[in-house]
Amino acid sequence: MSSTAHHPDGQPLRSDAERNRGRIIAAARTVFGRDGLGASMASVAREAGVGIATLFRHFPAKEDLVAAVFADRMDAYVTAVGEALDDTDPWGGFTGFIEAICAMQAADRGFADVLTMTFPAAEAFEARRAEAYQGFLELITRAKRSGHLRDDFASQDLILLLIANAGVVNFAGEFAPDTWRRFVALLIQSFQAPARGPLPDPPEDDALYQAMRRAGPAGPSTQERPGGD
Amino acid sequence: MSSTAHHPDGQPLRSDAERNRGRIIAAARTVFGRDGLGASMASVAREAGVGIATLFRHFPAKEDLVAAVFADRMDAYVTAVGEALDDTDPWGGFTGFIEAICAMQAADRGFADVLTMTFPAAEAFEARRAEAYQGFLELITRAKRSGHLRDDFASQDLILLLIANAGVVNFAGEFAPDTWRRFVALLIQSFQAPARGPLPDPPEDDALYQAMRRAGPAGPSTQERPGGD
DNA sequence: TATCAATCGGAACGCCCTATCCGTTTTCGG
DNA sequence: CCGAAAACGGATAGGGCGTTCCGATTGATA
Repeated sequence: MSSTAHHPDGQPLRSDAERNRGRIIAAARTVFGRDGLGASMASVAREAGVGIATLFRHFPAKEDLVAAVFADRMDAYVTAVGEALDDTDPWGGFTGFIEAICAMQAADRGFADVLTMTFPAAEAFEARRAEAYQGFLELITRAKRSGHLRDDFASQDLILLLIANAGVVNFAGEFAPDTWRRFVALLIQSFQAPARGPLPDPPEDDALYQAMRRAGPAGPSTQERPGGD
Repeated sequence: MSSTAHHPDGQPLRSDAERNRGRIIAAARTVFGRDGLGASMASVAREAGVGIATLFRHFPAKEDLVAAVFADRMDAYVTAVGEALDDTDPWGGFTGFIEAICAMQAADRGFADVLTMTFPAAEAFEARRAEAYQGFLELITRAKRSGHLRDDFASQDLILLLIANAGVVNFAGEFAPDTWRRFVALLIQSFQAPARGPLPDPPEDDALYQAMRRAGPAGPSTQERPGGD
């Protein structure tokens, strides 16, 4: 990848502009990965060694930077579901996929946040999310047919798991980085067939989508306390 | 309750001061319950119909207001564990307690946040938290002895559940308020004996305590987006 | 009713955030 | 190598936050 970026009218960037663009994305990868999407644009500019105006010239809004930075993570997301579908063991593919994306959340706090939001303006970005989701639906079907996944498992349960794991990762990631493994293992065991009991109905897809919309960038990932000390 | 407040030197408050104190606590209950601890002090003052300075005279720091507002919720927390211990069915007591406190999280976003933080300055407050935790340890022991709770369940798993459920409640509470019920039901089923598989070790208590310290007030509960729109 | 301390409330402080303005510097084609 | 276009970056705007200051007001007392 790393295809050189261009202006909207097709002209290539000047050499210094292209260099800075790369630095900014690399810096944002580091900062968002460590601090979550709550990290400030100024901290990204500092890490990149560029002025704040340069950052905003390349990415007019924070959302644009986020979409650019996590494009390759979304690719990895799609790849992960593809590999899970290639697995000859439906249950192993299903659980392996869940563990893989939760590991991605643990490895990158920014991506953990990204997975629980939508960025309607970034269409290619959202298209990949939808693609992965379609693949996951197929994973569900196969895992149910194999008899290993409980029949009342709903696709919405993946969103719940991602939300919950984002919370666990943001909470414990710094002091007990592996906590998510135990948490995810527990949930996966509850997904296993046969069901140990009935479940309340899952939420409507629309409701979850609205909830994902509500949180634009700059929300999550428990920030530093403002007043504290 | 509602014992009239007094000055540090024992004098009673002037009538208007006492009236305002009550209004502030009632307003904070409303605002924190609806918006989480991320709600601003100014919004509490507005809801109470008092000036911002009046709020800070009664509660010198946000943490003090939080401790005052949620004192009765902490009492309810302790009461809930006591009632669970009175249950003749160890597993029913255990699961009932978990459902009860998760319901409290869903009913009050502020309390959902409170359960995942510590306020070392508010000693009586933290003493109640410790009291409830001790009771929960006894609930665990009994539920394991009855053979209904998996042997490798750890007390730390309660913290993980509270963190995860706080995330679910904050995420879906507005658009799909009952989502937490399904999520909690799933986790409870994974707690049930016999274990369906091994689990990674739980985090150290110290690590979780540090994580709870890290988040002072004014962190959580996905705020309104600053730049957005 | 007069007095004075207790209490009130809005303006202001200091810090952080996203985003923009504009004078300065750098790149690159002729 | 020079000049115009492109890109740079620090200062600034505009808003939100927790918290503090201080002149105006109000409740209790005599």
